[in-house]
Amino acid sequence: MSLNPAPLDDAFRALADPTRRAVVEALARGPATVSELARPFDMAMPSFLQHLKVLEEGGLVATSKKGRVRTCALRPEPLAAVGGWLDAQRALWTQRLDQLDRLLLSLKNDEERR
Amino acid sequence: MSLNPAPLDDAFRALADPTRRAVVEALARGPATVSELARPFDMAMPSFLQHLKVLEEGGLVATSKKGRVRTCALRPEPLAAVGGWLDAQRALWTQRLDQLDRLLLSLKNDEERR
DNA sequence: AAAATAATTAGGTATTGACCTAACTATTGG
DNA sequence: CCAATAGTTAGGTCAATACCTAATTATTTT
Repeated sequence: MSLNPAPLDDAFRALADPTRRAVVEALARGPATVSELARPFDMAMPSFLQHLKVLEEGGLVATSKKGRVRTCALRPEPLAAVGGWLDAQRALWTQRLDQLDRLLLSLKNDEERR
Repeated sequence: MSLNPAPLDDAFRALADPTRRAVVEALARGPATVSELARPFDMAMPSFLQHLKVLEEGGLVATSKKGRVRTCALRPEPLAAVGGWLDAQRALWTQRLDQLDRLLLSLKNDEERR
């Protein structure tokens, strides 16, 4: 009943880190090179590259290298998948609340009727 | 410029695990006790409790104990926060694409004009 | 060709995460 | 009261994560 694809794991995991979310925020504004992306962070380059790798594995970032420069771009699909999952849960939740509302309303009507 | 609240960390982290997402999916349909929630998983109770704890720390689940039974309920706020963050990134992304579209269009017009 | 730049690889440490078993503490039903 | 039930605590293992430094490769710039 519940779609539980491993891709969601990787996407959520990638987004669970503030550095990686900041990278996504940067790339949402447009492509950037590794060095540009890394600049704001007080972190050694290899550490940053590891974060990038997690983002790539999660499918959130695609990269390509030209000369000695690697350029990164955001891939929106995993964000959409995550959003879809969230929406599904919120739909269930609100649906249930609506049912509760209806129940309470009918109880109230019964009350008034006597 | 980028809101980077720690709460998002905890929420994303909580959702990065399939067991925990399944718990959220279950609770979206309505409250349940710890044992009920744990039943589907092939996992020792203490392990499951640890997952629950992560969900509580992420603010996704609230629990209360009556007698020997602990009942769990979903808290939708963190889901909303996560959804909001996602929407913000997707908005930036599509906005940028739109700008690109306009740019390409104007280039095309220039072309036609000569 | 030498020096600077961009990224990568190798390898190490310390913390956290995901599981387990075993033993324990309520609470509740018979 | 006693046994079953629901959950908890303590403590241990093993793998993964998040960082680091140092050394290396490949490409540009001067």
